[in-house]
Amino acid sequence: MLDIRHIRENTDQVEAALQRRNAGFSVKELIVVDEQYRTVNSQWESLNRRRNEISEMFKTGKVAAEQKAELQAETKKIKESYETLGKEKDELEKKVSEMLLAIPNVPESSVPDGVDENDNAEQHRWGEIPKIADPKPHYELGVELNVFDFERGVKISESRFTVLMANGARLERAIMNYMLDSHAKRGYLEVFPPVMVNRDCMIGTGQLPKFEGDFYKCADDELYLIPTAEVPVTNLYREEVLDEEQLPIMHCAYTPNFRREAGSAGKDTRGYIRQHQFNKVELVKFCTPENSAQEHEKLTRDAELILEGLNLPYRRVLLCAGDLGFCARKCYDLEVWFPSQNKYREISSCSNFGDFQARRANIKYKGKDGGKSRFIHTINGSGLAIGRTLAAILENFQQPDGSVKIPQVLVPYLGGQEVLEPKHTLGKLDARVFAE
RNA sequence: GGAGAGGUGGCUGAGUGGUCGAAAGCGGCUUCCUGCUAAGAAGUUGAACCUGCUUUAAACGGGUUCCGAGGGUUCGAAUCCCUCCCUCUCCGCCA
Repeated sequence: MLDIRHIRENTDQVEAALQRRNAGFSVKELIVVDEQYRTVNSQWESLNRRRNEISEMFKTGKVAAEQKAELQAETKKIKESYETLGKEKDELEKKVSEMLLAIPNVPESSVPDGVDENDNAEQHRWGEIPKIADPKPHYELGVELNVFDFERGVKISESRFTVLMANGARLERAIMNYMLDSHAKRGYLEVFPPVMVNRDCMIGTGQLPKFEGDFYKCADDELYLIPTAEVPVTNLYREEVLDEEQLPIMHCAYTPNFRREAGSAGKDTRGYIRQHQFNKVELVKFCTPENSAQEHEKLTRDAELILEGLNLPYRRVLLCAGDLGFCARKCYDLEVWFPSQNKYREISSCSNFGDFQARRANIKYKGKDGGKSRFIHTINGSGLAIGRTLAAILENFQQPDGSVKIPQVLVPYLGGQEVLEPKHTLGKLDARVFAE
């Protein structure tokens, strides 16, 4: 949420910045409604003032008997217009806040112009693209290697739900633990939040009210399945005033994530790239405005270190204004190499939200040297999407014989197993690996 | 799910119709004293929004709202009434 006062005082500037998103957002109507609201509100307040004056007279007992009836009549009269005005005021106030909640964040000045992902600016590449003759897609490899069972996923749920079998279940868990442990070493405090949250949380981090149909909602309870751990973790501190000494607060969290993927029909229908339920390790930071740019860079770097640890080739892109998410004012995407697609695919999105989420969720901090509390800045990023990491490992480390070499950092998490081989049955493997 | 208790400022907690934006304590801040490492004294200290002054901001002045949320009674509600939400205790159920 943007600051209404800032919009009022810098209307043209905000308007121009929003135009860069190419999504038809405007604050012009908001300015008009806000003006109306303030007019009605001040009228309503002066009626209130008169009413308070009258009851003050009663309080001090300085009211003559005949004046009493007169004053009571006056408040009765005030009451009528008071109620009409009050209603009008409430409606306008509601309208202003609804409009405010529907306006996206303003792109930061370093964000390049552009319409869509084609205009994103590549920042750098890392790693060597493996030379694989006729690379197989992860979903073929994975079925051979007893990693995925797509049919049974659909049977027990519906499309875009996948069962991780044997090797897949263990590899997914190994990746998750590797990520969490790595982040913990860099100072992120692990949390494991609820995956069902109330509506206030969804508004707080900006999913609602704008994107109502994108999320799973429980019919009989006002609860939503989280689309990302960003929601519960950021809302951990909703309606709180933190001390500057505590900052930056850094959390990492594993959660499953649930997305309806409405509107993405036909995209990535095969494989493990786009699921209704997927696992992710998320990084979330809370910091002062002064440090937010720097903390954003550091967080993005922390996500990159996971890819480097796994030896997966990737690139970093800076999203253009048109491709920026609703809440973000600046965002880097990390894209990992997928040999079968011969291109980089998003595996992490690291965003700086400025005070946009903090205003919605009312998260503030008190400065060291006192003074008024200020809105905090929030930053988060995937560190990383686990399923896509697993898919990328299968594809990048596939061997000519159909086996997959496990990245060294994961081997300890797999009880010493170094290769996924099609011929193994898992029962035997487990017995071998864990027999001690 | 059943029964009971309760939701007040950063925290603890008093407050059953006006003297309450709210006692007291803790914490925070300012000053002073002492001087030896931790205490003493005095003062000060809730939030949001609108508005005036000011070049802007801060500070300051004026105003409105806020004692879980919403509604009602009343000239006037933290206080009375209704609805909802949440927390705690006991019982039931249960990984």
